[in-house]
Amino acid sequence: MGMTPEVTTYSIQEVAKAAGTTSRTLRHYQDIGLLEPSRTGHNGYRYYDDEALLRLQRILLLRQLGLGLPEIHKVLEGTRDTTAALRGHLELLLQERDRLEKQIASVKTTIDKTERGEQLMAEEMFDGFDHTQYKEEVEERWGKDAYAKGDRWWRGMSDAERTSWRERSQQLMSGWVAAGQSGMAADSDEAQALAQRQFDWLASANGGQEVSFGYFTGLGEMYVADPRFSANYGGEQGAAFVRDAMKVYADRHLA
Amino acid sequence: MGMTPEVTTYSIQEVAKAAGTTSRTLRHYQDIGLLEPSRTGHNGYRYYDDEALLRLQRILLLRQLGLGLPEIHKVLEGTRDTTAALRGHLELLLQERDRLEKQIASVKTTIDKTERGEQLMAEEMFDGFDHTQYKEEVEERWGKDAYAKGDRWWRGMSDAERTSWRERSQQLMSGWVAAGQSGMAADSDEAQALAQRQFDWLASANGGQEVSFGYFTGLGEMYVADPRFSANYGGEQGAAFVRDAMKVYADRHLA
DNA sequence: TATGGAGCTTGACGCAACGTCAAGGTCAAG
DNA sequence: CTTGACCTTGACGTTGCGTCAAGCTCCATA
Repeated sequence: MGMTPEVTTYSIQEVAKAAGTTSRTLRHYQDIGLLEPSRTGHNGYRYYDDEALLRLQRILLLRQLGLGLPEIHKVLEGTRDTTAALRGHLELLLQERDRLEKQIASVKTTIDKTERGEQLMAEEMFDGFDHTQYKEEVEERWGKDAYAKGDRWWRGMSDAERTSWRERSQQLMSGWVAAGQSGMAADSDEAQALAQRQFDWLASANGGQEVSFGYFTGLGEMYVADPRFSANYGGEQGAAFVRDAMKVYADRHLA
Repeated sequence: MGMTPEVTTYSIQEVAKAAGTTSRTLRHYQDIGLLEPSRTGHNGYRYYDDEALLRLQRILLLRQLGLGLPEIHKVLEGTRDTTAALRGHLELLLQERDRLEKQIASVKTTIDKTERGEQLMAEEMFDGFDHTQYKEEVEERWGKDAYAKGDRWWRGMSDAERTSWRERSQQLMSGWVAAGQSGMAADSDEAQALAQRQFDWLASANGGQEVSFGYFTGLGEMYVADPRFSANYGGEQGAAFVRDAMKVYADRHLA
């Protein structure tokens, strides 16, 4: 029985098993200066004592609460208050939860939409753009039930009707692109003929709902302002041409 | 005016701005083969057309729903169904949400505990039970001054010491619960390692006072008999497992 | 005592999705 | 010809380890 306090030490694997982690983690913690072995053998082996075990316990506890290793380091060094760190961390967690909730909701509605026939309207109406994605935008601009009506109208169509409607849209768009690139004037007969078709097209799309001056000109502005649309109308310049032609039409027929 | 379809193209910055992302991202997408520029100038400049813009839109839409780039790649290539991918992804999101909720709850209770915990051994020593409440019981079982000693030991500790000691207790208990539920044998190495830690823990709790065979095995029995304790060790079955493991340990080391 | 198998060591790459320099060409305008 | 804005290709940093890879050490058995 010696008088020297025999401190029991553990190999790296023993410590890992006891604490429910891996030796790699322990080495990592040493690398970043978070947890040093209490002793290192002549052969380079790491040995840990109870004190180190205690420190490891705290590290793992804080880590499973989600704290980052640098933050844990500060807490253990006493440079940062435990509860303060936890409180700050809690904020992040709550934020993250909100983000997740929103994302989950988005994914659900997206699945919903693509499951039902709306995917047709979605991917086809603007040749790749989901107009239902802009629901709020539409509602805000043209009234709360405009969207609902449009939606109902679309779903009420037969497959054949939808197909033909889609074809009309695409012809219209390519017509606009061609006209825009030809350099014709916005108030030319050809451009106005296109504007007339655009009007008819929108009228049918709105399920008989009135296409007002504001709606028509506003839509024109949106084509220009929003790259999601302008891309389909021949870029910014093309969209500007469409807008101008629509404005002329509106002034003549809807004012 | 030629008949060749003049396709408008955009520089990398224009595309980035239009789509609300960065040029670095576009280059990254090219690197991983997700989105190629429609044309590359003799100087190496990247140019994108409307089709590329469309593809980018879809990429960004799916990305903001949280899908990984490889998954998005498959969807765009048609090798993976959109809704299937989204549905699988939704599962992950829901799982992640659960994890977050639990973590948030843990952090909250931890903050709570460390806040009010500094004062008494009271509610913490046995994770919610006031050991001073069992004064007579302790005195009767392990001697009249055992309680007094334990009490002095506890009050003599610094706040930091008490905190770490409390954390050790909790780790031990959760370790026992996990072990009990895993179905391992009471005399297995892992169970005995826990028993060893339990012994060390009690030794430190007793302030250097000897932990006898009787004390150790008696305590094990108490864990089973008293629901106030068994609740913390994974119910009656869990507590029985703890008792058995402690008995084996006592036979081997304390007999 | 030789050997085999565990256990230990130090690198170093990989992951997810880019952000962020760094060093240097290109292009239109003054 | 010189700015200055925009473009290019590297290449490292981020977070917390997992996962080889190559080689040394230790203990127990033949």
